[in-house]
Amino acid sequence: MVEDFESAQDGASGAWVAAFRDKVRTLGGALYRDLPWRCIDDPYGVLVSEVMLQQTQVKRVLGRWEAFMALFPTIDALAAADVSAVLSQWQGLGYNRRALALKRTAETCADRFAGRLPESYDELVRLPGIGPATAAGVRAFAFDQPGVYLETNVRTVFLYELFSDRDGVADKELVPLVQAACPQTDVRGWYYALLDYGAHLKATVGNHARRSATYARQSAFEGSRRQKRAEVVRIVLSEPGIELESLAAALDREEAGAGRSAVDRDVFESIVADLVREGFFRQVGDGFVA
DNA sequence: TTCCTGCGTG
DNA sequence: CACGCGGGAA
Repeated sequence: MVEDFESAQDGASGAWVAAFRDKVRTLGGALYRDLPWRCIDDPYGVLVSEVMLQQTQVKRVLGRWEAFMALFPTIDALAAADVSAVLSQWQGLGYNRRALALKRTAETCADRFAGRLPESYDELVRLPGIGPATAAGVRAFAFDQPGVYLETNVRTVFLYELFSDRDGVADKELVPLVQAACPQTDVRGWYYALLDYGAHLKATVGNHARRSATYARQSAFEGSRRQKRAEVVRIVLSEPGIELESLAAALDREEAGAGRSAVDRDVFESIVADLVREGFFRQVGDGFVA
Protein backbone atom coordinates (compact mmCIF):
# COMPACT_ATOMS: atom_id res chain seq x y z
CA MET A 1 0.00 0.00 0.00
CA VAL A 2 2.66 2.47 0.98
CA GLU A 3 4.63 3.29 -2.13
CA ASP A 4 7.92 5.07 -1.98
CA PHE A 5 7.73 8.55 -3.47
CA GLU A 6 11.45 9.16 -3.42
CA SER A 7 11.11 10.71 -6.86
CA ALA A 8 10.22 14.01 -5.19
CA GLN A 9 13.44 15.47 -6.55
CA ASP A 10 12.21 14.98 -10.09
CA GLY A 11 9.00 16.76 -9.20
CA ALA A 12 9.12 18.47 -12.55
CA SER A 13 8.59 15.16 -14.27
CA GLY A 14 5.41 14.55 -12.28
CA ALA A 15 5.94 10.79 -12.14
CA TRP A 16 4.97 10.72 -8.48
CA VAL A 17 1.72 12.66 -8.84
CA ALA A 18 -0.67 9.87 -9.75
CA ALA A 19 0.40 7.57 -6.92
CA PHE A 20 0.49 10.44 -4.46
CA ARG A 21 -3.03 11.54 -5.36
CA ASP A 22 -4.31 8.00 -5.07
CA LYS A 23 -2.82 7.53 -1.67
CA VAL A 24 -4.02 10.87 -0.28
CA ARG A 25 -7.50 10.44 -1.70
CA THR A 26 -7.82 6.92 -0.34
CA LEU A 27 -6.44 7.58 3.14
CA GLY A 28 -7.75 11.12 3.49
CA GLY A 29 -11.15 10.12 2.16
CA ALA A 30 -11.46 7.41 4.80
CA LEU A 31 -10.56 9.98 7.46
CA TYR A 32 -13.04 12.60 6.23
CA ARG A 33 -14.21 15.02 8.92
CA ASP A 34 -17.71 16.31 8.31
CA LEU A 35 -17.07 19.79 9.73
CA PRO A 36 -19.91 22.34 9.68
CA TRP A 37 -18.05 24.75 7.40
CA ARG A 38 -17.35 22.09 4.80
CA CYS A 39 -19.25 21.57 1.57
CA ILE A 40 -21.27 24.74 2.08
CA ASP A 41 -22.37 27.08 -0.69
CA ASP A 42 -21.31 30.26 1.09
CA PRO A 43 -17.92 31.83 0.32
CA TYR A 44 -18.29 34.16 3.31
CA GLY A 45 -18.83 31.21 5.65
CA VAL A 46 -15.74 29.56 4.18
CA LEU A 47 -13.73 32.73 4.74
CA VAL A 48 -14.85 32.97 8.37
CA SER A 49 -13.77 29.38 8.95
CA GLU A 50 -10.42 29.87 7.24
CA VAL A 51 -9.64 32.96 9.32
CA MET A 52 -10.74 31.29 12.56
CA LEU A 53 -8.55 28.30 11.74
CA GLN A 54 -5.38 30.32 11.22
CA GLN A 55 -3.01 28.92 13.84
CA THR A 56 -6.02 27.52 15.65
CA GLN A 57 -7.13 23.93 16.12
CA VAL A 58 -10.33 22.57 14.62
CA LYS A 59 -11.68 21.57 18.02
CA ARG A 60 -11.57 25.13 19.25
CA VAL A 61 -13.38 26.51 16.22
CA LEU A 62 -16.20 23.98 16.46
CA GLY A 63 -19.20 25.75 17.95
CA ARG A 64 -17.56 29.15 17.59
CA TRP A 65 -18.03 29.23 13.82
CA GLU A 66 -21.73 28.46 14.15
CA ALA A 67 -22.22 31.14 16.80
CA PHE A 68 -20.36 33.74 14.76
CA MET A 69 -22.33 32.92 11.63
CA ALA A 70 -25.61 33.15 13.54
CA LEU A 71 -24.69 36.61 14.79
CA PHE A 72 -23.06 37.88 11.58
CA PRO A 73 -24.65 35.75 8.85
CA THR A 74 -23.50 37.79 5.85
CA ILE A 75 -20.72 40.08 4.73
CA ASP A 76 -23.10 43.01 4.98
CA ALA A 77 -24.09 42.05 8.52
CA LEU A 78 -20.48 41.83 9.63
CA ALA A 79 -19.65 45.10 7.88
CA ALA A 80 -22.48 46.85 9.70
CA ALA A 81 -21.71 45.36 13.12
CA ASP A 82 -19.97 47.19 15.96
CA VAL A 83 -16.29 46.39 16.44
CA SER A 84 -17.03 45.67 20.10
CA ALA A 85 -19.66 43.06 19.17
CA VAL A 86 -17.25 41.33 16.81
CA LEU A 87 -14.40 41.36 19.31
CA SER A 88 -16.68 40.09 22.06
CA GLN A 89 -17.80 37.22 19.89
CA TRP A 90 -14.17 36.46 19.09
CA GLN A 91 -13.05 36.10 22.72
CA GLY A 92 -11.60 32.66 23.38
CA LEU A 93 -10.51 32.13 19.79
CA GLY A 94 -7.27 34.07 20.19
CA TYR A 95 -5.39 36.45 17.92
CA ASN A 96 -7.90 39.28 18.19
CA ARG A 97 -6.27 41.01 15.22
CA ARG A 98 -7.92 38.44 13.00
CA ALA A 99 -11.35 39.66 14.05
CA LEU A 100 -10.51 43.25 13.14
CA ALA A 101 -9.06 42.21 9.80
CA LEU A 102 -12.07 40.03 9.02
CA LYS A 103 -14.42 42.90 9.75
CA ARG A 104 -12.38 45.25 7.55
CA THR A 105 -12.47 42.73 4.76
CA ALA A 106 -16.25 42.55 5.15
CA GLU A 107 -16.45 46.35 4.99
CA THR A 108 -14.37 46.42 1.81
CA CYS A 109 -16.47 43.72 0.16
CA ALA A 110 -19.70 45.43 1.23
CA ASP A 111 -18.53 48.74 -0.21
CA ARG A 112 -16.74 47.65 -3.36
CA PHE A 113 -17.98 44.17 -4.30
CA ALA A 114 -21.71 44.38 -3.53
CA GLY A 115 -21.34 42.21 -0.45
CA ARG A 116 -19.51 39.40 -2.23
CA LEU A 117 -16.02 37.99 -2.01
CA PRO A 118 -13.79 38.28 -5.08
CA GLU A 119 -12.74 34.98 -6.67
CA SER A 120 -9.28 35.85 -7.93
CA TYR A 121 -6.22 35.09 -5.86
CA ASP A 122 -4.78 38.57 -6.43
CA GLU A 123 -7.87 40.33 -5.16
CA LEU A 124 -8.34 37.99 -2.21
CA VAL A 125 -4.77 38.27 -0.99
CA ARG A 126 -5.04 42.03 -1.05
CA LEU A 127 -7.79 41.98 1.58
CA PRO A 128 -6.87 42.40 5.27
CA GLY A 129 -6.14 39.16 7.12
CA ILE A 130 -6.05 37.12 3.91
CA GLY A 131 -2.58 35.85 3.04
CA PRO A 132 -1.43 33.24 0.52
CA ALA A 133 -2.83 30.25 2.44
CA THR A 134 -6.23 31.76 3.22
CA ALA A 135 -6.65 33.06 -0.32
CA ALA A 136 -5.89 29.62 -1.75
CA GLY A 137 -8.17 28.03 0.85
CA VAL A 138 -11.10 30.27 -0.06
CA ARG A 139 -10.54 29.57 -3.73
CA ALA A 140 -10.42 25.82 -3.13
CA PHE A 141 -13.25 25.42 -0.63
CA ALA A 142 -15.60 28.18 -1.77
CA PHE A 143 -15.02 28.28 -5.51
CA ASP A 144 -13.46 24.87 -6.21
CA GLN A 145 -10.55 26.58 -7.96
CA PRO A 146 -7.08 25.01 -8.05
CA GLY A 147 -4.11 26.64 -6.34
CA VAL A 148 -1.32 26.22 -3.82
CA TYR A 149 -2.94 25.83 -0.42
CA LEU A 150 0.11 25.43 1.79
CA GLU A 151 -0.51 25.27 5.51
CA THR A 152 0.65 23.04 8.33
CA ASN A 153 -1.39 19.91 7.57
CA VAL A 154 -0.48 20.07 3.91
CA ARG A 155 3.19 20.52 4.86
CA THR A 156 2.89 17.52 7.12
CA VAL A 157 1.70 15.30 4.29
CA PHE A 158 4.24 16.48 1.72
CA LEU A 159 7.17 16.28 4.14
CA TYR A 160 6.12 12.87 5.38
CA GLU A 161 5.51 11.41 1.94
CA LEU A 162 8.13 13.14 -0.19
CA PHE A 163 10.86 14.44 2.12
CA SER A 164 11.10 11.79 4.81
CA ASP A 165 14.89 11.99 4.83
CA ARG A 166 15.33 15.75 4.98
CA ASP A 167 15.25 18.62 7.44
CA GLY A 168 14.79 22.35 6.90
CA VAL A 169 12.72 21.98 3.73
CA ALA A 170 11.83 25.42 2.37
CA ASP A 171 8.33 26.30 1.16
CA LYS A 172 9.97 27.34 -2.09
CA GLU A 173 10.64 23.65 -2.72
CA LEU A 174 7.15 22.57 -1.71
CA VAL A 175 5.18 25.09 -3.74
CA PRO A 176 5.82 23.52 -7.17
CA LEU A 177 4.95 20.10 -5.76
CA VAL A 178 1.72 21.29 -4.15
CA GLN A 179 0.94 23.00 -7.44
CA ALA A 180 1.63 19.88 -9.46
CA ALA A 181 -0.35 17.64 -7.12
CA CYS A 182 -3.46 19.84 -7.14
CA PRO A 183 -6.09 18.45 -9.50
CA GLN A 184 -8.16 20.63 -11.85
CA THR A 185 -11.46 19.21 -10.66
CA ASP A 186 -12.83 18.55 -7.19
CA VAL A 187 -10.19 20.81 -5.71
CA ARG A 188 -12.30 21.08 -2.61
CA GLY A 189 -12.31 17.32 -2.06
CA TRP A 190 -8.60 17.13 -2.75
CA TYR A 191 -7.66 19.62 -0.05
CA TYR A 192 -10.14 18.17 2.45
CA ALA A 193 -8.35 14.85 1.94
CA LEU A 194 -4.93 16.44 2.39
CA LEU A 195 -6.00 18.21 5.58
CA ASP A 196 -7.60 15.12 7.06
CA TYR A 197 -4.66 12.90 6.20
CA GLY A 198 -2.24 15.50 7.59
CA ALA A 199 -4.19 15.83 10.83
CA HIS A 200 -4.19 12.05 11.13
CA LEU A 201 -0.44 11.86 10.56
CA LYS A 202 0.15 14.39 13.33
CA ALA A 203 -1.92 12.30 15.68
CA THR A 204 -0.18 9.05 14.77
CA VAL A 205 3.39 9.43 13.48
CA GLY A 206 4.08 12.91 14.88
CA ASN A 207 4.45 16.39 13.44
CA HIS A 208 6.56 16.22 10.32
CA ALA A 209 5.79 19.88 9.55
CA ARG A 210 8.44 20.51 12.16
CA ARG A 211 10.99 19.71 9.47
CA SER A 212 9.82 22.68 7.42
CA ALA A 213 12.21 25.62 7.23
CA THR A 214 9.17 27.77 8.03
CA TYR A 215 8.59 26.01 11.30
CA ALA A 216 9.29 28.12 14.38
CA ARG A 217 8.48 27.56 18.00
CA GLN A 218 6.40 30.24 19.62
CA SER A 219 7.48 32.27 22.60
CA ALA A 220 5.89 31.56 25.95
CA PHE A 221 2.43 33.00 26.50
CA GLU A 222 2.19 32.98 30.29
CA GLY A 223 3.25 36.37 31.65
CA SER A 224 3.89 37.69 28.15
CA ARG A 225 3.06 41.07 26.72
CA ARG A 226 0.48 39.59 24.45
CA GLN A 227 -1.29 38.03 27.39
CA LYS A 228 -1.55 41.50 28.95
CA ARG A 229 -2.72 42.88 25.60
CA ALA A 230 -5.55 40.38 25.54
CA GLU A 231 -6.45 41.24 29.12
CA VAL A 232 -6.65 44.94 28.24
CA VAL A 233 -8.97 44.14 25.34
CA ARG A 234 -11.24 42.07 27.59
CA ILE A 235 -11.38 44.81 30.23
CA VAL A 236 -12.36 47.50 27.72
CA LEU A 237 -15.00 45.20 26.22
CA SER A 238 -16.51 44.55 29.64
CA GLU A 239 -16.30 48.20 30.71
CA PRO A 240 -16.79 50.50 27.71
CA GLY A 241 -15.63 54.05 28.29
CA ILE A 242 -13.17 53.06 31.01
CA GLU A 243 -10.55 55.72 31.74
CA LEU A 244 -6.82 55.15 31.52
CA GLU A 245 -6.14 55.01 35.27
CA SER A 246 -9.05 52.65 35.91
CA LEU A 247 -7.82 50.47 33.08
CA ALA A 248 -4.33 50.32 34.58
CA ALA A 249 -5.79 49.41 37.96
CA ALA A 250 -8.04 46.74 36.47
CA LEU A 251 -5.11 45.21 34.61
CA ASP A 252 -3.02 45.12 37.77
CA ARG A 253 -5.88 43.40 39.60
CA GLU A 254 -6.00 40.77 36.86
CA GLU A 255 -2.28 40.27 37.08
CA ALA A 256 -2.37 40.05 40.87
CA GLY A 257 -5.16 37.51 40.63
CA ALA A 258 -2.91 35.43 38.39
CA GLY A 259 -0.07 35.72 40.87
CA ARG A 260 1.94 38.22 38.86
CA SER A 261 3.27 41.63 39.82
CA ALA A 262 1.85 44.97 38.66
CA VAL A 263 2.48 45.96 35.06
CA ASP A 264 5.23 48.46 34.39
CA ARG A 265 3.71 51.81 33.51
CA ASP A 266 5.63 52.21 30.25
CA VAL A 267 4.64 48.73 29.15
CA PHE A 268 0.99 49.42 29.96
CA GLU A 269 0.95 52.68 28.04
CA SER A 270 2.66 51.21 25.02
CA ILE A 271 0.15 48.34 24.96
CA VAL A 272 -2.76 50.79 25.01
CA ALA A 273 -1.08 52.90 22.33
CA ASP A 274 -0.62 49.82 20.15
CA LEU A 275 -4.24 48.79 20.56
CA VAL A 276 -5.46 52.29 19.65
CA ARG A 277 -3.16 52.44 16.66
CA GLU A 278 -4.25 49.01 15.43
CA GLY A 279 -7.90 50.04 15.66
CA PHE A 280 -9.04 47.98 18.64
CA PHE A 281 -10.09 51.07 20.60
CA ARG A 282 -10.84 54.67 20.04
CA GLN A 283 -10.76 57.37 22.67
CA VAL A 284 -14.07 58.97 23.56
CA GLY A 285 -13.50 61.82 25.96
CA ASP A 286 -11.32 60.43 28.72
CA GLY A 287 -12.27 56.82 28.08
CA PHE A 288 -11.69 53.96 25.69
CA VAL A 289 -14.31 52.05 23.73
CA ALA A 290 -13.91 49.21 21.28
C1' DT B 1 5.67 21.80 27.07
C1' DT B 2 3.43 21.39 22.68
C1' DC B 3 1.30 23.64 18.67
C1' DC B 4 -2.76 24.67 16.13
C1' DT B 5 -5.93 24.78 8.30
C1' DG B 6 -0.91 32.26 9.25
C1' DC B 7 -0.71 37.20 8.69
C1' DG B 8 1.31 41.79 8.99
C1' DT B 9 5.22 44.54 9.84
C1' DG B 10 10.06 46.20 10.54
C1' DC C 1 13.60 37.07 7.05
C1' DA C 2 12.38 37.41 12.10
C1' DC C 3 9.22 38.55 15.19
C1' DG C 4 4.68 39.58 17.68
C1' DC C 5 0.20 38.03 18.13
C1' DG C 6 -4.39 34.11 22.05
C1' DG C 7 -5.62 30.79 24.34
C1' DG C 8 -6.78 26.21 25.33
C1' DA C 9 -6.37 21.22 25.29
C1' DA C 10 -3.35 17.22 25.68
